[in-house]
Amino acid sequence: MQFTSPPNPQQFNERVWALVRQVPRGQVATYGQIALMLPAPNGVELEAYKAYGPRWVGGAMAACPEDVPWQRVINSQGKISERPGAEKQRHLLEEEGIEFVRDRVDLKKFGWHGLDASDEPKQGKLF
DNA sequence: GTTGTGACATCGC
DNA sequence: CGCGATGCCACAA
Repeated sequence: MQFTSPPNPQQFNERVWALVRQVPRGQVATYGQIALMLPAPNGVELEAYKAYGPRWVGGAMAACPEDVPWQRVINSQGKISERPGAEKQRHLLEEEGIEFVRDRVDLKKFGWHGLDASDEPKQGKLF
C-alpha cells in the first residue's frame, strides 16, 4: 500500500486476509469491525490503531490475493467504496444472497459477528 | 516545515 | 434514515 503501513505490513495484511477468508458466504464485514477484531501490532498505540486500523485494512484489501473475498469487506455505512469494479462486486454479493437497498447492505442481517461469537450462526440466536 | 490525501468512522443537519 | 462535513494518523510532494 502506498500510504502508512504497520510495522509488519505483510503480516498484518495476512491477518486481515485470513479474517476475510473466514467471512461466510452471504455475510459481510466492515473495515472497522475487522480492524477491531485484529489486535494492534506491537509498538502501535491503541488510539493510533483505532484511528488508522480501518485504513490499514483497506490497504490490505488493495493488495489482497484472488482467493480473498474482499468484496465482502465494506465500510461501516454498509456500502461499497467507489473503487473500480464496485458494481461488479455488488452483483457478486447479490448472487451470494446479500440484499442491496439503495446500494446499501443491511448490516443488521448480513453483518458478520466474527469467529469468536460463533463459528456457525445458530438458529434463534442470530444476534 | 506545510499541505494534501487515503478501499474509514463519527457527528451533525 | 440518508447525505454532508469533519477528524483521525502517517506519509508523499
